[in-house]
Amino acid sequence: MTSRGAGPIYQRIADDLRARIQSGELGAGAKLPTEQSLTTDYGVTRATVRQAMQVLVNEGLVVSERPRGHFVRQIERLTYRPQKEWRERPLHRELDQFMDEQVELGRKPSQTIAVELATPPADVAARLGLTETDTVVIRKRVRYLDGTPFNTNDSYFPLELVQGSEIMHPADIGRGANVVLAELGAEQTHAVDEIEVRMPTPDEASRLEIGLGVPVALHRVTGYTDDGRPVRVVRNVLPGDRHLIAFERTRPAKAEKDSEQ
Amino acid sequence: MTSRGAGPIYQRIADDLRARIQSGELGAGAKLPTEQSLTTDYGVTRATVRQAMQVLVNEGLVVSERPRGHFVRQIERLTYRPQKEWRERPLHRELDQFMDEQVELGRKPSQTIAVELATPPADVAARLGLTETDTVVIRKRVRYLDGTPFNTNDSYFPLELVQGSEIMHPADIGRGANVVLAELGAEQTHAVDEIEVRMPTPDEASRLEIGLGVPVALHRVTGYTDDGRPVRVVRNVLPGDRHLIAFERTRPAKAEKDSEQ
DNA sequence: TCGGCCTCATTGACTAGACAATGTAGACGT
DNA sequence: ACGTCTACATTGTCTAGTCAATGAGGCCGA
Repeated sequence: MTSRGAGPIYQRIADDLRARIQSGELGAGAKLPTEQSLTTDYGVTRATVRQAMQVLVNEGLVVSERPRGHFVRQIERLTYRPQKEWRERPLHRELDQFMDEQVELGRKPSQTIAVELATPPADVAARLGLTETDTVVIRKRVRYLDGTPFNTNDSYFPLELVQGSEIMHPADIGRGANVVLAELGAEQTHAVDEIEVRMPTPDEASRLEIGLGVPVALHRVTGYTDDGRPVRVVRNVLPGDRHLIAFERTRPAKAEKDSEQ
Repeated sequence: MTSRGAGPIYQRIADDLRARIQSGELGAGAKLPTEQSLTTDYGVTRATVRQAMQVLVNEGLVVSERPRGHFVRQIERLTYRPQKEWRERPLHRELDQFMDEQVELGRKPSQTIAVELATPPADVAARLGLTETDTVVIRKRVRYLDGTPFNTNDSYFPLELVQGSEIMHPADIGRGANVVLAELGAEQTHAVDEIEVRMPTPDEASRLEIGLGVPVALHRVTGYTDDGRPVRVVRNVLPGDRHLIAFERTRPAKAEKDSEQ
């Protein structure tokens, strides 16, 4: 039972359970032994068993559904394709391209939109070439799929650029914000994507209803006009257990040499 | 001191400390109060204080350096550019393109390379069009920067494709593996990138010397030949606290419409 | 001066409890 | 048959300790 090996007891308990999960003995959604039964199995107190559970929870392998017990987390990732912003336009109007894809799979998408004026966070200010005392327009969206939050999508625009435009209206922009930007003389033709991986802040965790042990990707897009002026920053927060980020590349013609990467 | 608000005591302690970190009062690398002093500050037992610390550690905000104390984690991310595989070739031979960039910044890169024959994990098998009983050649690399592991880079090739080639030799391939593939009649001209975000497995954590509370990005690249045959899968594991993944896009000429994303 | 040893502050691991919070299922009443 | 209420199993929070492990800094001897 207690597979031997060095280290603290709680680690061995966690290792045993992890092995049973990975072997498939405990499949996705399966109920783990109760803390009580593990205390007798291993002859330790409940505090020690709880420490083992904590390890698995923090690894994202297990979720606690109080007071029903601990369960093997079931992960279902949907594919998120940043590139598609500039690809096909399936025109289910209303919803944007990301949701579009999901509709075709029979999902029920929805979203909330809020617009506010505020000072930008440091990362956004730096990318828009503003200071932290300037004012930006923030369009905050939370996208849901079948009722559960799927990701958040906050767009930051310099105030003087979008003042009075449709962008400041807290409703979906059928044409897409980029079209509005173009009409304002700030067409976005170039974008820099950055992805940071970290644990969610408490704010993010509650906005996205993220459980313990689930990291997020912060996908930050800075959009530029033809002449290199930054006109928007988008911060997408993607919970790791619900997303697979995908993009494609084709080799530019006549590349001479190539790395191993 | 004990900022009021509902919820368990350990959460309030964690919230207080988090606020002090975010406000800059406790900057990167700063030492947190000892558990002992917190017990007296809040009038609770050490177990409760430890629970609060655990929260911050799992959020990746704090690291424990036993027995010196708890410290605010300092994060330094280096930029990782998947696209560069097919971009400039600065030709510092020996090292690949990723390392190349770091050399220019005065860092000391190194790597270990191991080659083995084994059956592929499920995700790799699926992408190479193999079964889990087929044999693949795995080139496992760990890349270091200034002595600390930076990321892992495991390439999987179908055995019959690279049998006897330079790829099976556990040394750096100066020309780049892609060139060797081309010589074998399997030039990689198209690639699909996938990024998964999750907590590290214990294996990954030890290989990369990752602390608690640090998630990873699994960056999986499937390379295809011109006629759509998969010839390699690369699994890059990137610790979240050391990487910023970046790529750029330029709008294809004459896109009519555009989404908000 | 320099290496080795010892002390000590601090975190890690664990025991042995108590009481609170909360879904679920079964008993019960209408 | 159907809603309501209650008991219960299970996890969450917390107390009050003990002993172990470990890096750092100071002490001491050669």
